[in-house]
Amino acid sequence: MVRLFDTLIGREVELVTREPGKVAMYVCGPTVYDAPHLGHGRMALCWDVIRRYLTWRGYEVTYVSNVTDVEDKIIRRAAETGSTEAEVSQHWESVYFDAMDRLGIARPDQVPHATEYVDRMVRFITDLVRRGRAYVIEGENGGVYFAVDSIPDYGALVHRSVEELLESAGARVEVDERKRSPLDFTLWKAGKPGEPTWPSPWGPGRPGWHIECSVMSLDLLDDGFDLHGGGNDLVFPHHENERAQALGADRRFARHWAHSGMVTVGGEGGGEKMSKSLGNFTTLLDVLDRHDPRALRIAVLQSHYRSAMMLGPSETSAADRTLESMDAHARKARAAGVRPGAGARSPVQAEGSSGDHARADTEQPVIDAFREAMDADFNTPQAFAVIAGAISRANAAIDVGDLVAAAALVAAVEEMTGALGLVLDDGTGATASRGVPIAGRGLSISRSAVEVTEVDPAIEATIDELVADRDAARARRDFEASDAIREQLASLGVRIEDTPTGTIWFR
RNA sequence: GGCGGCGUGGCCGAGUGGUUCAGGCAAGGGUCUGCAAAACCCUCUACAGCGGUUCAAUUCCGCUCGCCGCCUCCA
Repeated sequence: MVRLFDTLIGREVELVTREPGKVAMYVCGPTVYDAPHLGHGRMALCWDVIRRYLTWRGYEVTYVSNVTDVEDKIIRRAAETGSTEAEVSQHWESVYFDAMDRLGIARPDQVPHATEYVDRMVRFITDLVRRGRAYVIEGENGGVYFAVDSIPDYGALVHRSVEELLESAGARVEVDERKRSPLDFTLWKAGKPGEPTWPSPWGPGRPGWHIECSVMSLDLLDDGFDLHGGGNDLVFPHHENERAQALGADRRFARHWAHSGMVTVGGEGGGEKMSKSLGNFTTLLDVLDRHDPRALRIAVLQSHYRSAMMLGPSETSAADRTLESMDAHARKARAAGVRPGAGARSPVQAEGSSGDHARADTEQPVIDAFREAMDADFNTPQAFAVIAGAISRANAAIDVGDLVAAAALVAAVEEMTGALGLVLDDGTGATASRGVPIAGRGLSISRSAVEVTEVDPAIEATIDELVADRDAARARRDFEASDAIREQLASLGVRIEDTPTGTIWFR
């Protein structure tokens, strides 16, 4: 039984889906006008992990995540750069997905774009007007507004009453006096010169921000879809308004709401939220150039998805080292001949119980602990601790030669890391940024994610030769020669680990 | 100003009314190794402060202090 913290209810609840065994989820995606930053990366990773875990857990998951490609900032950007809005949004969308691919984020099943849905938004707004849930303001900066008072529980998602919301309304933004309530928000904006517009019953204009998500999520996932997610800075007003619009159309909206925490930056005593407006962001691509993308996934897994997390150089480099030791485990397992899920290729296995038996004894409790942690509101830090413990025990088992126990643990580790979208590199060519198919579904991700490093056979052969030479030198105890070869290898970017079962080299 | 959240050992970060311990990173010691690397073992015994409830609180309640988020576009 999966439990998650439901923002609307305000506590952890059991995930109860519309159809047993299926999860239809919608996660608000980016507005594409600029380079994605670490915050976008963190949120995408959080939701990727949730999606993958639910899939691993046996759910058939439909994952929809939108791209907002009509918006003030895109328009401004286009004007600044002398390009079209479409050019701006297409460019930054491709940058965004490139970064997502490198992070090993599985592509959503559907990526609806606001511009593809304008007709349907117009119809939706027309319907809201007809139902008396929206009204038109004529004149300059006019448009169609949603009447917040027309639905019963506006504010439920932020857990505030309309009265409370009114108290602080206008505290930071000027309120248009023509609105019936200061809380009313735009569904349709009348077009201004030089802006992209679409025809509508209220004249040429463009949709407000919130309406796209209501329309697209209901269109693709239908009434009462299971889970609506996003960053917790979207709770109000964006998600509150999405909900209001759907309820205003007398549609059943999301059954569950969940929100991921922000990335913070800065010094002692807690940082501030990373955001474009504060100018304190680190571009995702910069970080990806400096770190193995898997390290970022590890850093994200080591904090809970709902918590704010600091993600600066010290956090990422700590994650680098964690990753390094996890990869070292994979190399060690390979060198010992332990193959995940295949038992151990060792005489130990022949004399005692079968590999399957060992797995039943050893692996299952680990998997159970992992599932228990993840079922409790996707407690990835705890799940990660289970993985770390299994790795330790597997390494120890290899050290003492208990390859049967090791095999079961190695298999468990692969199972768990796979469920979270993490692939360990055992030095055989799984590359740093290799994409991971979703557990249990074999869903392929975009081609560019599978950056298999091209290997030059000639260089590989040279390295193998050098390693063999070094082993020979060591065998005749000519350590001067062997150390010289090691340095030669180091200059090629190749590192060496001597194990009882032979020398491993890796980059 | 309103609403909400958080404060755990050198750092990051789970968790719990009472027993032995989260975990990661870092540090120190040890084992193994020609060395290196890796690994394993051990050590570093924390829960902001002040009250209260309780046989017992880091865990529940209250207050104080500090930090953060939302109330505007934001992942």
